[in-house]
Amino acid sequence: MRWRSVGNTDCSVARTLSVIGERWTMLILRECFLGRRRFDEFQRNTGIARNILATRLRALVDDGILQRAPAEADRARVEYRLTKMGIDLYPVMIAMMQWGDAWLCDENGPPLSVMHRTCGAHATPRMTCPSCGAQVGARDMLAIPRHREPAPRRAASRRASR
Amino acid sequence: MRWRSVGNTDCSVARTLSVIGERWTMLILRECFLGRRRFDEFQRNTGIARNILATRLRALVDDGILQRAPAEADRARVEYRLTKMGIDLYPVMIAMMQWGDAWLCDENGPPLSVMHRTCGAHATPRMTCPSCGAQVGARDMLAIPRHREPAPRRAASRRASR
DNA sequence: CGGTATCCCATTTGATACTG
DNA sequence: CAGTATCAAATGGGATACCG
Repeated sequence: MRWRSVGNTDCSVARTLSVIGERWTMLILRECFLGRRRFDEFQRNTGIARNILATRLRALVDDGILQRAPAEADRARVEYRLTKMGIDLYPVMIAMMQWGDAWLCDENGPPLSVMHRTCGAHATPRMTCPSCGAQVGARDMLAIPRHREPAPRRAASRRASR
Repeated sequence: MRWRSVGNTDCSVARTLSVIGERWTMLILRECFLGRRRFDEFQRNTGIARNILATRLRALVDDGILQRAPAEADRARVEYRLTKMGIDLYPVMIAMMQWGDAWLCDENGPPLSVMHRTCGAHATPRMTCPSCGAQVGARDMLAIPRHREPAPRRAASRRASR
């Protein structure tokens, strides 16, 4: 199977990867979550080549994750801002950060910590069950495939590849 | 900057990506979380080329995410099983799944749902503040960089690149 | 500042065939 | 079953220069 077609498979992980799975994409989004909005900030802070950055930004805008607009402060400048769809990627980001903090840190410890503004707690969010509130891990959850939809007469149409 | 060196930057997201950021890696791990353990299962269910799969599996074992061992049932067979380090990637996986469910589904809805074994709830986990229990999003959290460690006399040693 | 245009090299990929 | 071996093709870097 070609990588191009994984975005069309019936799996949300695969589809997500087809959008944010490219090499530098999550690092650009890291910058966005840290409040950066401009081309040159992205370039300097990530170290990505300018042409690649341009390509990625275009893709992120096309996919609805970033919005490109002139800055209010200085209309001559351009800003990239997270859309709702982009902001919703925060759990992915923070989960990656936590895993790196837990397993890949050097002796200096985590490079970044987070604080919950509304309660003041200095602690990283966790995955919890919305019903009982317990923290959950892989072993606590059971995956249940969607039951087969009524088979159509012919092959179902598929989204075009990105 | 070369991609190879992002694993050495002082950012847990970047380091995590240097380990699980390669194209097919998370899809292999998806299979692991679904209980698959064998080379051919991985190959069939992901559609990855066999040689690439072999390379990825070797990297995952080297990185401590999977463990390779003969199957207990049939010692002639080989099994790949998640280590603790691998199991800890569940939040990353589930966060990706949820985002795909929310933003990339077709009319059939999410391909997979999950159930919390211990309380029976059919609901996907969320990111919550461990202190106050509220669900958190990007806007609720403030990022705080680690204060600079006492500068060493010479450049600090860095992990070797993968 | 926010990009394009070019050019070239390195890496990844994927198909296929083969093996113990 | 669980891989290797090979090899061609595609893609993705990355450096550099240029532009409005």
